[in-house]
Amino acid sequence: MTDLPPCIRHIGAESAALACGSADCAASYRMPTCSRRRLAPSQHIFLQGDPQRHIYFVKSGAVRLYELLRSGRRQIIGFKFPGEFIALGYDDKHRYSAQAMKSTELRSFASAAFHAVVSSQARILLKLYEAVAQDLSRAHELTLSVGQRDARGSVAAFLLQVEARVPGANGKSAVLSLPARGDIADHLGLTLETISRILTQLKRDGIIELHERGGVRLIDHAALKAAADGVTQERRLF
Amino acid sequence: MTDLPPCIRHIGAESAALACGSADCAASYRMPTCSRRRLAPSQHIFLQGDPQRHIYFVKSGAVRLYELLRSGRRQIIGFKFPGEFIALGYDDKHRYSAQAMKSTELRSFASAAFHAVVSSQARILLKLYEAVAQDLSRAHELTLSVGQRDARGSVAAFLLQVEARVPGANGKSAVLSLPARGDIADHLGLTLETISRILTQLKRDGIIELHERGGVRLIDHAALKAAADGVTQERRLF
DNA sequence: CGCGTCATTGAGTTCGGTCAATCGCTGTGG
DNA sequence: CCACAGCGATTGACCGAACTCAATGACGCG
Repeated sequence: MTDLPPCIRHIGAESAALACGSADCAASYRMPTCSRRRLAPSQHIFLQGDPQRHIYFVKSGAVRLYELLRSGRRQIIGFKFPGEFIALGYDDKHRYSAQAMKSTELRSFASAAFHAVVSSQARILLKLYEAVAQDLSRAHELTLSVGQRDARGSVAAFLLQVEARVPGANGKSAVLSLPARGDIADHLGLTLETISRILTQLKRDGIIELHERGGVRLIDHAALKAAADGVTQERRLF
Repeated sequence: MTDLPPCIRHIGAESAALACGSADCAASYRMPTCSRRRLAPSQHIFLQGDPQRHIYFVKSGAVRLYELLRSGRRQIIGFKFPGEFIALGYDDKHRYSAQAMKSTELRSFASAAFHAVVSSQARILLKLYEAVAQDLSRAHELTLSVGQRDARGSVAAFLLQVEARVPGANGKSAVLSLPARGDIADHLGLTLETISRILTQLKRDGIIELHERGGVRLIDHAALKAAADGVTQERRLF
């Protein structure tokens, strides 16, 4: 609990990933004690209820954050990709679990020290604030999907969100890689079977292409947006 | 855009409500330009898509925040009560609408000036950060309701949350005042009729009491928690 | 009084869940 | 090299929880 956080000043920028490994970063604050951690697929980073002692930064791979009900149902509250932080909250216990979805590499910081340094640095706080505000905005969007859209609309909105989140793809129609059906299902409050049905239905309608290994290509963006907005756009009849 | 925010240093404390009217507050920073605003029931504070120019603080009354889909469906993403802030985000446009649920009194600050002052004040930023983190935590809880619980569970969780949020009620079993059925429905992703049915069902089961004017008293907390957790607790049969 | 709003209750429908069988791919070991 | 096990995805048949539509009741207000 006495070690000091590093290289924090690039927080929020996409370059944070790079910055956290660099040397000048180490110089900005005392002792750069971010430790590395490598995770195998489906290995847990922490479990819901664990004391919150660290803050994590994803270097590579992908992480799912989820909450469990006593009934056994699982809600995936979000996916985390390279360049993003995990566990920025201020609680003493984690309220959700974090698990690697594939081979994943992290940096971790002692959260007490992290907060100690950060809480006196307005510029950094501002970045953290923005990061949390963005998480909040995504949470609202998810609520909209889960509460107000039908299954087709939820999936459409999800596909568009995945596309928007891919850093490189400003140009259109790259092949995106989706989480497993079960993960999408638990994210959107649906079932694995429903996701599968919707996806093949979207493919039949010529709206998306389905590739192997969870690959998709979005073809008809307008149709997806229409579905996400709940507009049951009439389809060509001939 | 040039006026300066006031009395910000008590942000996040329950005492913020009081503080914002007080004189010493005005002295802490330059010119206390928070302006007062009175709203009639169902009057809008702002609409989704409006440019974000102000930050609001609820003095009295209640506010619903909601997003609309083009299909006409409405998601109430949260309710705001006295002592809470609205529109802390950093976007240039509001992504949801805010509407008074009853006669409501607000303070408003020019957000540019607010941020200008705030962004150099680590202590204040920390409070804002915590406030947003709490909103995020509530959003997760809502997602859980809307995605993973059945109707009865959603309503049970909602009732418990309302109770937990009432400031005075550390002692048990006060009469809470609920939003209208339609508001609860649009919050939980259900319909007005379903809310009504569940509520009378909970009353029949002796778990709650229903009073006039949206009043409820929670009787059997254990049963509510069980329902929220998705545990279909067996009921006494004799 | 009559109107509007909100809540309750009922009857019928539907979307998505559940259960279950099958397919296809990958990796492993004989 | 092939057989087989394991896992994820797909597809089908059936079911049920919540929605929709509709009628009625309770209240407050002009």
